[in-house]
Amino acid sequence: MAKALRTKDKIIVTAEMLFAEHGFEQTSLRQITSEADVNLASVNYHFGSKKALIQAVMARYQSVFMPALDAQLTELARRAEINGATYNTVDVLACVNAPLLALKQVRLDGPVIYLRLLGYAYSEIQGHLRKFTMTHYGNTVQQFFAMIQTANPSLCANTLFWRLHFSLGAMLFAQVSGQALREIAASDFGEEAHAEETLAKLLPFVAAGIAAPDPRP
Amino acid sequence: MAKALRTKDKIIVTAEMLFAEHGFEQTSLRQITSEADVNLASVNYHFGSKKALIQAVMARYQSVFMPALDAQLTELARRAEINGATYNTVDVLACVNAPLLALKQVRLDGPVIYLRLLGYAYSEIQGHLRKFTMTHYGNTVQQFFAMIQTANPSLCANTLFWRLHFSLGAMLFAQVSGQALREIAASDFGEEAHAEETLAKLLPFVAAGIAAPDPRP
DNA sequence: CTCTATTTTAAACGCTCGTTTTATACACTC
DNA sequence: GAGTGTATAAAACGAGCGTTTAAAATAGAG
Repeated sequence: MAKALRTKDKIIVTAEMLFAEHGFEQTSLRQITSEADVNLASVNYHFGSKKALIQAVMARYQSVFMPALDAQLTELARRAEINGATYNTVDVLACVNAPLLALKQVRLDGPVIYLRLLGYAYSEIQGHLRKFTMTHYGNTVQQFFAMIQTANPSLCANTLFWRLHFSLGAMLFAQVSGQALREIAASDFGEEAHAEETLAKLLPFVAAGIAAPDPRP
Repeated sequence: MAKALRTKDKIIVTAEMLFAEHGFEQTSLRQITSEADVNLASVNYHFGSKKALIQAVMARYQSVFMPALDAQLTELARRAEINGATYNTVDVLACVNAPLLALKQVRLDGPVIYLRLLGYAYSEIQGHLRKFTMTHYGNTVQQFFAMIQTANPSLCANTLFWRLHFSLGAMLFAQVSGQALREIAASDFGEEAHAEETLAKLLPFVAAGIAAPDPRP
């Protein structure tokens, strides 16, 4: 029983690293099992299939991130209600920071891993992740959406919908292509940067884009 | 000789359609050749390899788009120089509109196809497309970059670099996931939309994001 | 018509993939 | 310590992939 958990853990830890690095479809079970030093068949034994392994990997991060995000959003809304103040776009967007950092509990480089996984999940298995997220954490996502709406009362819901997905795209692209871009930036501008700094650069961009005046009021 | 071109054309026309729909790696040569009603081996005969076919497909669009973009940028710079006026971020970004529409020469739905191909090219074969684009059309890309810089003199080059790639990510994501998102938007807001309208929604978002004040001057 | 070069075809090759099977080793209860 | 359920191991399966081969068909030139 003790040895069993060891193997299952070795698989999941290795898998999420390789998935984050090369994507889900580009990572074979043979890569994972040889890197983790376990038998090929053990993936199917412990998880049932590759698809189930992918879901297990994603679920491990979502189950930490989403409740933490929910708490941040609720806290922000509560504070605003108490002192009658209002919150802006940046306030709402900043709610993702702490939940991201909380992923260090899962793994030291959890935040980076999770964002890269998200990027690949969206670009490869398209609808699946969205469906999974919405059925399990739909309330949190809707609260996030509603609070962005509250922070930008002049924008129509349709515009906001698209701008949030543009933002998501910007973030996912920055994560998936992040390492390559960071190397180019380093050679062009002489500035070494880490994934966290890239994320910090994203916030002003996204906040301004979302809060831009609606072209058709 | 006449029949030969017919086959080669059938392959490329079918390939770019399937590539745009499912991505490069997800589309097999057997899908392409059976859909195009040609023999499997004819791809390797006419193009040499699948990789070469992908490059041929991309080159067909780039060779129309990039020179057209170059012309637009040069024209904008010329007008600004003549009457001493200046141009802003939107002016520069709007330079991609006409070149996109010019892709209808290649194919009726050329603009949509090209943007989707771009999305997959960037997310799948990562560095390859960038290298190819830079070696063949590096001047045009640099001119675009420089003019965005001119339109936003207060931003440092590093910030601009990242914001342009954030913008690219937003656009690519909107294209690759565009159909699914459009269906969701239609069911949530009752608004049917086409790919062109999605692109129109992108411009204000991206322009505001790029032109946002630099957080560290 | 004949010869030659180009194009098309059918078949197979070699490889990788996820999955399944079958047998062996292990841990724990009685 | 025998017996039982769980875990690991090696091997093979069947399918799909890009590519290659070698023969058949087709076209154009002399």
